[in-house]
Amino acid sequence: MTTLLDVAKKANVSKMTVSRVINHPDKVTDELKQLVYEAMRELDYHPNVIAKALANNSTRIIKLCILEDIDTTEPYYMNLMIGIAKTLDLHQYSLQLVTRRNFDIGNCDGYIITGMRISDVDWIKDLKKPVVLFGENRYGFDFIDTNNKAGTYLLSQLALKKGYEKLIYVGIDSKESFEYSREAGYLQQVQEKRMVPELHRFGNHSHLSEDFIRQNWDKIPKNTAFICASDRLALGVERAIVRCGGKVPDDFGVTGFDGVFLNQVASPKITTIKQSIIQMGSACGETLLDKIQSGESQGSLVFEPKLSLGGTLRD
Amino acid sequence: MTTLLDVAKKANVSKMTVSRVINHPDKVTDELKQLVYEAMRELDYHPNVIAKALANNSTRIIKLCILEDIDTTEPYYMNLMIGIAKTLDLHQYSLQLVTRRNFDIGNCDGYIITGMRISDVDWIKDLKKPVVLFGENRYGFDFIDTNNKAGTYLLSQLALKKGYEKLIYVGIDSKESFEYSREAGYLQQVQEKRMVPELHRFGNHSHLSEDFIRQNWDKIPKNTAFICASDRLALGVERAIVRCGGKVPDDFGVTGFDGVFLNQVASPKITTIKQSIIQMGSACGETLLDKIQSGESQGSLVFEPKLSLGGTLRD
DNA sequence: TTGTTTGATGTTATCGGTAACAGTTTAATC
DNA sequence: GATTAAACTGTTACCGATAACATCAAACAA
Repeated sequence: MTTLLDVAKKANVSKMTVSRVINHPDKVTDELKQLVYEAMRELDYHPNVIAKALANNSTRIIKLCILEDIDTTEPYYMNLMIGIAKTLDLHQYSLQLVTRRNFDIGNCDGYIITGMRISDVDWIKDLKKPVVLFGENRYGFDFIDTNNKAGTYLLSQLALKKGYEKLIYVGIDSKESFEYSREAGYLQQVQEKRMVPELHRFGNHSHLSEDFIRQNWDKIPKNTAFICASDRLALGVERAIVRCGGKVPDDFGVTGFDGVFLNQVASPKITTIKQSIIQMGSACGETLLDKIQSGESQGSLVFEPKLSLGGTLRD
Repeated sequence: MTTLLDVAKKANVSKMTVSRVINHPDKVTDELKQLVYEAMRELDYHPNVIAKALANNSTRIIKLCILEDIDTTEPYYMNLMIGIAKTLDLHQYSLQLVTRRNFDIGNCDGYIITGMRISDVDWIKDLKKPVVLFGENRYGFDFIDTNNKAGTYLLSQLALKKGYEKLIYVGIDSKESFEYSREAGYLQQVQEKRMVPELHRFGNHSHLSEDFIRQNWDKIPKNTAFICASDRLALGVERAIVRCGGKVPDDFGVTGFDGVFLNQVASPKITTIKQSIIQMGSACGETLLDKIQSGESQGSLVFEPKLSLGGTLRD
C-alpha cells in the first residue's frame, strides 16, 4: 500500500502538502498540485480511511434509530436499511442499528432517526452529533420524506378527474406531521374545487376503516371516492365496500398511500402513491454524510410522489 | 471517550499492560488484571476500533464478489447481502461489493465469494487474504451452503412416500458442485429403493424443461414425480404437465429447490427446499471474521435443508 | 556468591493520516 | 529600500492503539 509519505517523496514535497492537496487544494499552488496529482496517479495512491478516521477523531459509524415497532412482514424498514447501508458502505461508514434503550452505547459520527414523535423532540435536540430524520417534521430537523401533501393532492385530483363527485378522507388518528400534510393535500384539492370536505380518522388498521364504512354504509352516496392516508386503511375501505355490495371502481373509488407490500397481494391493486424507500434511505445516508463533512445543516429533501395506478379508481 | 491511557492511569499501570490484559491476558498477573478490569468497568471503557485497526494494519473492509450475473428480480443476492452486512456491521466491519473487474481496487481484510466456477479456482487460490465461499465446492475452500444432497434426498423420499412410482430427475446442465450433490441425493434415494434412475439436464430456464416434457409427453407414465434441481425447472415442468392435460399433484408430482421468489407467485406453490439466505449470509460473515481473527481455516458450514410443502406433491 | 534464565512490566517507535504552529518567500505599502 | 502583511510550505505533536525491545526482579544453577 502506498502512503502519503510515498507520494510526498515522489513529488519532492512534505506529507503535509500532499494532505493539503487532498483536503484543502486551494491552499496549495497549482504547480505543486500538479506534481502531487501526478505522483498519486503513478503510485495509484488511495488514502487510508482508517488513519484518516483516527486523526479526525471520527468513528465511521452511523447509528440508525427506529422509534416505532417494526412490522417484520413489511419490507419497509428492510428497504430503508438497505438504502442507507448501500450509501454508507460506499463511503466506508458502517451502520449500527440502535433502539432508544441502547442508544448511548458506543460512539458514532451521526444519527438517522425515524418514527419520531412529539415526545422525542427534546432528547433529539440535545444530541451533539449531526442528525437526519426519515419522515417530515416541523421542528427544524433536517429530514427526508415523500411530499405527503402533494401525494394526497394528486390522488384527490385524479379521483375528481375520473368523475367521482364526493371525496371522503380516511386518515390516521395521529398527531404526526405526515398525517397533517396528507390531510392538507386532500383539503387543498377539495377547497380548490369548492367542495365540502369530510374527514375521519382511525388507527392504522384495515379493520378499523372497514368497520366504519360498514356501519355508515347507508349514508354514503354512490360515486364517492375515499382518499385514504395509508394502503392499510384503503384495503379496509375497499373490503367494506365490496361486502356491502358496492362496486369498485365503478361506483366507489379508493386510493391509498405508501404502496409497499400490500400492493403486491391486493386484488384489485390499490391506486396509491409509490415511494422508493431504498432511494430515500440512500438519500438519508448521503445527506447525513454531507452534514458530517460540512458541519452545516443540509436542509431537507422531499421526494415528489409517484402515482401507482391500480384498479380502485375508474380508468 | 475514555482511552487506554485513562484506564492505565486509573489502574496505576502502563498503557501496554492494559492492552495486554485485552489481547494477551495470559501474559499479565491476575493481580494486575483485576485492577485493570475494575478500572475498565468504572470508566466504562470501550476500545477504539479505528485505532486498533490502524495499529494492526487492517482495513475493516470485507469484499463480497458475486461472480454470476445478478437477476435483480430475485431477492436472492439482496438477502445474501443483508445477512452478510448485518453480521459485519455488528463487528464494525464494512462490506464492499466488487466484481471480477474491480476486484483488486483497494485493500481489505478478507473476501466472500459466490458463484465460483472451475475456471475461478486458480485466482482464488492465489488470494493472500482469508476467503469464504458461498456455495459448496470441492477444492478445499471454506464454504457455507445448504446440504444439497440431503435436499434432493428428502424430496425424493417424500415423493416416494406419497406413492409416486417413478422418479425422474431434472437437473441443471452445469459442472458445478452443487448440481452433482443434488443429483447424488436423488440417486441415493432411488438406489436405496432399487429403482432405475433417469436424469436429464438443461440450462436453468423454465422453458427448457417445459419444452422437454411436452416433447416427451407420450413416454411419461402416470404416477411419475419430477425431482428438479431448481424452482425454475420445476415451474417449467409443472406448466408442461398442465398443458399436456396431466394433473398435478394427482397423477404427477413436481419438486423444486431454492424457494426464493418463485414460490410466492406460483400457483400451486412448488414443493421445494427452503433456504434462509439471510441466515447463510450471516454465517458467511461470522466464519470469515473468525478466520481473520484466528488466522486458521474454519472449515465449512452446511445448513440442513428444510422442506417447504407446496401443492405439487399429493397430500 | 555470582551469573544466568525466566517472567512480568514499562518504553519507544510506529501505523497513516491531520491540526496547529513555525518558517520562508513574495507582494504591497510607505 | 525597509517594513509588513499575505500566501505557501514544512515541522512537530498527536489521534489511540500495538509490536518489539528494554528493563527489572525473582528464581535457579554453578
